[in-house]
Amino acid sequence: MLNENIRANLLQHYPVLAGLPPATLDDVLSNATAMDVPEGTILFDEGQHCQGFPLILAGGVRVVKAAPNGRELRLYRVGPGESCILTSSCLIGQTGYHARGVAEAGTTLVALPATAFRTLLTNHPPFRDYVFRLFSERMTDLMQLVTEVAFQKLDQRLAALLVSRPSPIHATHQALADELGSVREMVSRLLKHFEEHGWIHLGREQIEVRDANALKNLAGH
Amino acid sequence: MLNENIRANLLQHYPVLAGLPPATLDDVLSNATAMDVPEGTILFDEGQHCQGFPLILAGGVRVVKAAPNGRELRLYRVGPGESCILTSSCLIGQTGYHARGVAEAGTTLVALPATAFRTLLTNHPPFRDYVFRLFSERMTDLMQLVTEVAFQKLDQRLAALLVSRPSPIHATHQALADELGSVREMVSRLLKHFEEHGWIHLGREQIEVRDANALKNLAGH
DNA sequence: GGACCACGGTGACTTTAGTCACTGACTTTC
DNA sequence: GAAAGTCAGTGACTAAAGTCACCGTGGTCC
Repeated sequence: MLNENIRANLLQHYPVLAGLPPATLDDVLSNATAMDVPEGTILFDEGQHCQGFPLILAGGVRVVKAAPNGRELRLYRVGPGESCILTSSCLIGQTGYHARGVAEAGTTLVALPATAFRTLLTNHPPFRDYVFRLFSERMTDLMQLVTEVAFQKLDQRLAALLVSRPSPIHATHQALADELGSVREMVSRLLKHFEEHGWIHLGREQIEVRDANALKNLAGH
Repeated sequence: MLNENIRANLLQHYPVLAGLPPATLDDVLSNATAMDVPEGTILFDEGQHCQGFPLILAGGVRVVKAAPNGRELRLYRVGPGESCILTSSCLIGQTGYHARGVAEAGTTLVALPATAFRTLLTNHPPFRDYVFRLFSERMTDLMQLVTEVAFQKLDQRLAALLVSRPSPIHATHQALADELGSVREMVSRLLKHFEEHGWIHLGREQIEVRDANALKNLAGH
């Protein structure tokens, strides 16, 4: 059961739930549990069976593929109010996970049991629409990602990553490499080039974007 | 309106439609049109608006991303009895296409109007389940594709492509390159290596797989 | 049968990415 | 404040992929 604060927070982030008949909502939330998870927690991993459906209130989840040699690539990110379509996919397809989910800093989420999720999906059309709309958006994102990885150079992808975030970016070079599926040395080198052009300013675990247009231009819009 | 042959064929490939109440089925199919499309026909393309939902009776559709420099990468393929989830995604999300669909040789399909698709989706749960199950499978495939493109070498991906098809493969090297998002010369060279190892035998527009295990082994399972 | 064309083979080269090894700077911990 | 650990910088090298240019072969079309 959830306390009043969390419940209100949940309905604010997921207005689609507010449209449920009160009895149904109570029923659905009666078995849901809220939790704060520390940064880096692996919420699910490749091959695992699907436990429940996460509703994110704060923070976020990075969904990531890990290569056997230790390299990593971020597939997408799930923020508050969004749904983890990988989990949807597991619950719908009755398969295990095919990627890893890692909690970002300050993540709070409510775990909805699988049965509650399925009930909502079959009985509550707006919820269904909501899930499938996000599903289709992610699909588009993924196709975009494939083509970026296949056809764009690393400097373009790195530039795109930099401009996609609010300016003083706090991250290690290794973390950026893991977003891109590359290695630290490459990221360090490219960042140095960017700095030589005056496009960014580098500090310890910090990158300040000075010329977003130049970066966007490199990224190819 | 469809003739009896085609109608029977359709229900055989898409048993989920057979479960519809006869009146609904008639209604849905009354506006559907069957057509044979020649190989290479572009059924839809990036940015286009979504016309209808294709039900494939024979042949297939390659869904492809084209890079500005002319290179190409196959995202996935839709065969008879399957649903083009990109189209589903467009119809659900009300967006344009984000990839290109190209007909393979000998393709016959029935185009379902968008409205009929939406009606089925909202009113016929088994159809919904069917669409969303395929949706979730494709999602998995796409995630797999991303990691292959990001982490596997071209020879591994080519080997995987070769073993994924019935043995005497009829295709130009350019066509194989377009599946992988690479270029003809690379494919030619790698195929030559494979032949030198005795894994395949090369002929004009033909590749005969001689040692599938060796290829699978290279591909890394 | 000559012109044309798609297909593929190939050598030489460039670019891009990744690997290895080592260094120094800064932080945290005891 | 010394030791250990994380983070970043860098040179030298290798590997992978792509580019360019050109050639030969076999088929098709008048």
